[in-house]
Amino acid sequence: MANSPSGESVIHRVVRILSAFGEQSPALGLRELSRLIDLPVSTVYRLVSELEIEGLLVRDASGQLRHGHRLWELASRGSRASSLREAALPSMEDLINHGLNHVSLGVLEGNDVLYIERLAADDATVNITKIAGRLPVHGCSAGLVFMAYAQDAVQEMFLSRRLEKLTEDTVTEPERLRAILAEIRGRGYVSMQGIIVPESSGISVPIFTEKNHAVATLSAIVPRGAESLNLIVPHLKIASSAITRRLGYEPSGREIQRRSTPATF
Amino acid sequence: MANSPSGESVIHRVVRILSAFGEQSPALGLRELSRLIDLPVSTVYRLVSELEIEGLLVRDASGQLRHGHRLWELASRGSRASSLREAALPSMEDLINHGLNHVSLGVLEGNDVLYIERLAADDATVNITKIAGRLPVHGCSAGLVFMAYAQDAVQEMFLSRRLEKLTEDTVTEPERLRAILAEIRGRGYVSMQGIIVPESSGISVPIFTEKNHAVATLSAIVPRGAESLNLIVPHLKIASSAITRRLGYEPSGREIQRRSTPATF
DNA sequence: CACGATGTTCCGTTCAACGGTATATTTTGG
DNA sequence: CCAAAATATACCGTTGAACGGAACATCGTG
Repeated sequence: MANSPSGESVIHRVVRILSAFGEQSPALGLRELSRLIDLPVSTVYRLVSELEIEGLLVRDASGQLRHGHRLWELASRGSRASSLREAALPSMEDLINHGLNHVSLGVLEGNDVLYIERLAADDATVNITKIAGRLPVHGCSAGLVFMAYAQDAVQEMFLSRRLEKLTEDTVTEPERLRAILAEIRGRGYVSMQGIIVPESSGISVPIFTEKNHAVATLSAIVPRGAESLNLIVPHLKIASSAITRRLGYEPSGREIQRRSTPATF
Repeated sequence: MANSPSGESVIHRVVRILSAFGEQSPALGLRELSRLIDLPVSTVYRLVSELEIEGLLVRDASGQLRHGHRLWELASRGSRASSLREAALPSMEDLINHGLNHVSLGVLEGNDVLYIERLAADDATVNITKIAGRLPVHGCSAGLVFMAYAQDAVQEMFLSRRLEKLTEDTVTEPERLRAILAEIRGRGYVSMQGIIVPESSGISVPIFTEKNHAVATLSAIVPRGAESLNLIVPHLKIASSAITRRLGYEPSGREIQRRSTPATF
């Protein structure tokens, strides 16, 4: 009973506190929060008070705790996610305006794909990706693209993990995956049917900066069976090049060179 | 020389570290960072190492520190800013597609308006607002709307502060401001010419949830002299109502009521 | 108005956090 | 090629920020 008998750092505790707020619980009382993250009330009280001073947490009208706008601001200012999003949004809108129902933008984060942006025409096919949501690399078309362009060691690391089946059609056998990855590098896109939810298919292309280094992926989600690849794939590839250019790099079939004035990304 | 002789908390230091990354410096070396925030290298080293473990900071290929995607994720999950943005984006796109060159979405954060989203047609009039950027309340049309709908005490607090002139036309006299605010409440919008930069005018309307409580503002930026208010203002008001509805509240001329199934926002 | 639930304050204890110094590693430029 | 400057990492004795149990305050509810 002293300065953290658990040996836990303040930083870790703060992350736990901030992580407690999410879609299911955007607002929490002190006690509720303390129960959720299993820390003494007085400890949570002290940390929360400090976070309030910093503006990372605020209290709403009813006294419930919420994330403060300051947290969003802090994260948005320096983040690659935001610059990526801004660079990609116009092209993504164009795709929606030209017939695609669902497009999303993902980055690689650990063993998951983190979705940075998602646009949908109102009619909406089934699509479980959410902004700031995650899917395991082997379980989504975007993830397979990241695997395909990853360094060999990283790729092997992904393949050696225990891979969970999200549906009947999720590919989990390392050998079959290896074949798929080789094909992705050859063709420059992937189309997977029903690997997340049975009703939908995902088509993804990489977004490059340096040659063959995928910083992000652009994906279209279409109803299963309605994949007109000869139309969609070129659209996605062109959009991907446009995004590369907006990020301050020069896209090209063979070479990707830095421009004289590269963006901060 | 012990546990923070300065009496500074770890939390505050962490915020200082994370704040150091921004548009000007998206990537920093350890020493560079330590100099920037004026803390001993060894201290920064320790804190940064811990932030790396949490994924809030990462090192890029050259060993420079950057914000990790995890930070963005953490902030986006629970944040009102993100839900607001998602609710507003479709309406904002509609405005752009129907002729407006610049629209932005702002929230009140302390004494500033924090811009959550900004869309621009490619031709672009002069507009200094940036996503995750700030402007003082008295110095932008959005801020004046927030002041107008703030509680009396808060309004007086704003008015009693020393107000800086951003241009010749920035209104800083409390009396003139009071008159403007009353007018905003009466008409439901404001149009200010050249108060930020001389060449542009801002037109803003509130976005309500509870009655007369502005959670955000929707603004159009147009070249000075090109304010066709009789066209733009109705467009903005309709868009604002649409956003209110998407947030799960019922907009109305007189009454604003909660729906049976309000959104998490 | 007693009762459960939650939020706030108090205070003695102690280890996580601190930062100066020493050592590795990389970069520079002569 | 090799000093020298700059940066990153590791070490370690010191100590006050952080800790959490307990007491107190406040609120809603039957």
